[in-house]
Amino acid sequence: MSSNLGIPTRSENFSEWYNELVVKADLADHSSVRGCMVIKPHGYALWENMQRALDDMFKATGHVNAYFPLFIPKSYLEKEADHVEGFAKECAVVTHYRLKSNPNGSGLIPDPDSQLEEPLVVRPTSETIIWNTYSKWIQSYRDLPLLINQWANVVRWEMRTRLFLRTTEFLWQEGHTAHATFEEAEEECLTILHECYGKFATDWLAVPVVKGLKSEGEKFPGADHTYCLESMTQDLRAIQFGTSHHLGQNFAKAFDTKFQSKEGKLEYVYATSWGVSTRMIGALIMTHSDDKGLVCPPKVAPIQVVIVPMGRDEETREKTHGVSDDLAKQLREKGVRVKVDKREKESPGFKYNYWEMRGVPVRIEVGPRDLEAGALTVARRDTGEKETVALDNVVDRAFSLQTEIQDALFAKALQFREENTHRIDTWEEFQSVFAGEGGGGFVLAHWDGTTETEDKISEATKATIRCIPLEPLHPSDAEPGVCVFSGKPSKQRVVFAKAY
RNA sequence: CGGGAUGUGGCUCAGCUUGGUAGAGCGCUGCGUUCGGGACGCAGAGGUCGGAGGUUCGAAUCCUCUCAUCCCGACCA
Repeated sequence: MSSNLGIPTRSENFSEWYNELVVKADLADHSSVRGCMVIKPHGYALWENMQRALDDMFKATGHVNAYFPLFIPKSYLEKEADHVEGFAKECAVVTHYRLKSNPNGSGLIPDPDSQLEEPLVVRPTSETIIWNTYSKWIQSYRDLPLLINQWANVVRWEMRTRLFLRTTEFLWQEGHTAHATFEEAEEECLTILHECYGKFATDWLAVPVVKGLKSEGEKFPGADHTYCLESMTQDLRAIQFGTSHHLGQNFAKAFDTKFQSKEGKLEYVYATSWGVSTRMIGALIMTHSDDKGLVCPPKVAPIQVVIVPMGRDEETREKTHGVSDDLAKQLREKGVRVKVDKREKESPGFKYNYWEMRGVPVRIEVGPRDLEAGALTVARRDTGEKETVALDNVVDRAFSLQTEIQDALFAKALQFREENTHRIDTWEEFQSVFAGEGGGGFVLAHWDGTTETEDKISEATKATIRCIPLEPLHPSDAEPGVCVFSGKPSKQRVVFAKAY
């Protein structure tokens, strides 16, 4: 009826569409704390499903979980030069440990007598506190490798925030591993990239990703090199899905973490760190969702099937509710997450829109006419298609649809990315792709490998190198050519895009 | 940190120019009618108008200060 029940369309205003979707799909809300969000039960359930799948993958590849302090002494952060530079500008700092009533007015002030000798930084990432700890744990090659992951919250005082994409506090996991050799650490980085993050993105979130190496300019502060996964949003920008850093011996040297090798020599250990955050939820939304709200891949959907029973009188309701409960029970036995919406005040139409906004993949309608006919209406969220299914087959159909929808979402997203990936060889064309407010998609172009060129390109077009693909998207991408900007030789095409 | 704007029931906002009993829609509660794509009627509850000070017989409205939030830049996975 009234337009404020819906959300703006993607083509009207993608940015507003996203903002309103997050709130109206009941995923998260702005809190009264600047830049911080409240993750609501529906959004948190989604995060929990993502966590569970990832955590299983980490365990399967030999990692264990642990927990390190939220507070990091300022001096720790100062130990790795590049790392300080990367994070210093966005740190929340604890300077006092006590409040007292304000002698000059009302309220509370930090008690000047409680000033900390050394300020504590709220972790923006945990490399420093963890390496401070590891240096005590690691003595021998027998202590290696050390494969630890932590689920935690971190704080980065960003100037501008957006729900899930960039918030002051966010949830993530950070893996921190220690190895005897460069090669072992390299293998770890790639295991995480391919076996965990890559599989999670494609198999669970149905988000196609390009896996690659970051350029020098874009790598993690303090890393030797950084691998990443990049996906494409529906407004044709790149969004980073996750990262896996080879830290070389930088942190071992900063925290003096040495081990005695088999040969009896003292050597610095090699490190990796890797992480994904609640930002993935933003990537998920921007990949699949539509003008009716959230579209959620079944594997991580908080609710996979919603059953809407109808009927205005007690007698009818008794029948439709009975059938609904029975279907729900059978589906739960098959491991499906089901909700029966028995609310009496809301009309069926309201409920359809309500659950579509919240991204439930499959809806089963149970009305008196259906029951008379012995067949129910089953609707899928991704395409909006409805089918009539004999009562006896409804459970199986709702179940098989989960896989069908999961696969269809990936196929659709992959096709979208391919349609919006361009191979470009002239500077004029390059500029025109990224001209204007829009995203422009992915551009595969040759680059001479210098930071200087990278900077000039980004200055001119706002597009940056998202990654140097590990595997070419097309075999010809790996052939040498000349830089689109400088005309100097290039080994392979790299991915340019405007980024979130 | 620059530039711009906004603070009024849970939410979105009107009222301010020209000072005079605080309003609307949505939501909420109750009752009744409804229920196959965002139903309707009736009756209710709910606000120290961001805060402090000032002008005035009288301030949501005018003035000063202050706090907070949002947008655009700068910054940033």
